[in-house]
Amino acid sequence: MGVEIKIALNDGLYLKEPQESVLGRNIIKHSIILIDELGFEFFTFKKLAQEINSTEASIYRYFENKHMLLLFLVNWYWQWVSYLIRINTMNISDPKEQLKIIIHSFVFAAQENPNVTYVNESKLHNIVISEGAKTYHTKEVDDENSKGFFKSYKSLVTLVSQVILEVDPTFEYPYALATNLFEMSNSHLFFTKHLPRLTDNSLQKDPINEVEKMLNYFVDKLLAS
Amino acid sequence: MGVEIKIALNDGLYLKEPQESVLGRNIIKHSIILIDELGFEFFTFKKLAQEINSTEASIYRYFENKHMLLLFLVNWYWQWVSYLIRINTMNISDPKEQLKIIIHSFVFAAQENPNVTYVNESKLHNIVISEGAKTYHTKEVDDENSKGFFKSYKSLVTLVSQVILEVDPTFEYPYALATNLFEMSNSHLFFTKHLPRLTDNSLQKDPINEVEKMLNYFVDKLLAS
DNA sequence: TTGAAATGATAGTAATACTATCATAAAAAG
DNA sequence: CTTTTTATGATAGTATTACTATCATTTCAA
Repeated sequence: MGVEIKIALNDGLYLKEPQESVLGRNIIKHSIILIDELGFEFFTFKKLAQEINSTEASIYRYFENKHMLLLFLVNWYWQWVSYLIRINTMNISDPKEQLKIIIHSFVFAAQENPNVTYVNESKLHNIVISEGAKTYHTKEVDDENSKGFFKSYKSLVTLVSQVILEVDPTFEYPYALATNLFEMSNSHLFFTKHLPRLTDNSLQKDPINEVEKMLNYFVDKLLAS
Repeated sequence: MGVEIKIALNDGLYLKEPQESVLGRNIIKHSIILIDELGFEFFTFKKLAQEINSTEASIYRYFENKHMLLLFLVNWYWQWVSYLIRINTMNISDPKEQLKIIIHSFVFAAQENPNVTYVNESKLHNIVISEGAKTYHTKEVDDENSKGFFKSYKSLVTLVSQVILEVDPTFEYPYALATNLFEMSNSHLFFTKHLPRLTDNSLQKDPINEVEKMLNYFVDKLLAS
């Protein structure tokens, strides 16, 4: 059961809202599975069509191309993390405590009880970790940014930066730190798996828990209390 | 003039050492210009061949594909930064001062007097910023890592982590911090240009100088002296 | 001056990233 | 309950990409 949450996204991300139809939800569901499995470069609309017994043409009626689909998924993910953070910090007044809960929320986001049947949050998290930066490392970034395609992430960063400032109003780089917490979380989860020499051994055994610990350690040293 | 430096790279990165022939150096030179101009997705061997009045087939004799060429360039870049760091810190004994110089060296790397005629270091830096992570965000990362294709970056991180530990032997995440300094430098140089809401306004006017300041600010708070 | 190595020229193939058209099925409106 | 709209399926076709293969020519070295 669980509360049925509905995530509303910038409508420039799709040609037809995929969350409103069976085929659309199938596209979301199986694109997450396939991108996680094949990686974004080997993922194609043709393979996806085969997987869901549909056709390339039908998928193109929902998304302009696979890049837009990835953007959609990543935006969905950040909106969902924002939602988690909002409900988890709702009744907390101490900003230091809020920041801890924020860190916990996004490091453990994929572990939360999934309440949207067509999204495997854990696989989606893997996609954000491995492919997320590809959404903006393109020549179209400025154009797409002006259309609001990165708003979900920017709003989240703004929210966190405000909490950071509440903890330590003298801290000079609240936005950079907020962004960095997300980036560091994702990149070091990736590194522990694939490039362990870029991170510390202590993270190896239980990466998720240890990354949370590390982020709190950094925050603790960076922010005066 | 300047000292002629020769950067030796893992020979699995290429089919034929491109630094040793006119055509090879042309491939390096113009691939940097073209990738910077078009972005990695729109860059093709065909376009490169046209640019240098050669053929696709000839370029394929040097590099297996454009991914390997990118890996080559990125490795070249990190080796070159390592070289800069080594000569700049050579006569410095105070680790705190060393770390400052390290930060300065890689933030300003592209500004150094270029001494390799076939490499535009400034454009190469842009490529590392915008496309660098694409070298390891692939399904082949584990295989390529086992072949040593990321060694240049890992060695550099190791070197920096050692200086970090000399500054503060109690610091618990020297590798993560070292990696993070590089990642933060590159990502915030990117964000100031394309997604300014992910970083702080203070970085806007003079990004390179301000990023250096920011990294020193972080290091200062993180490491006990 | 002969022979090997590097490069160029050309052609060809399979896969990708689409676009277009028409048929059919399902849903909504009258 | 029929008509019309809308969604999806089926099929075909095109330009580009990412290669591989073959043979000719140039360069350079023994």
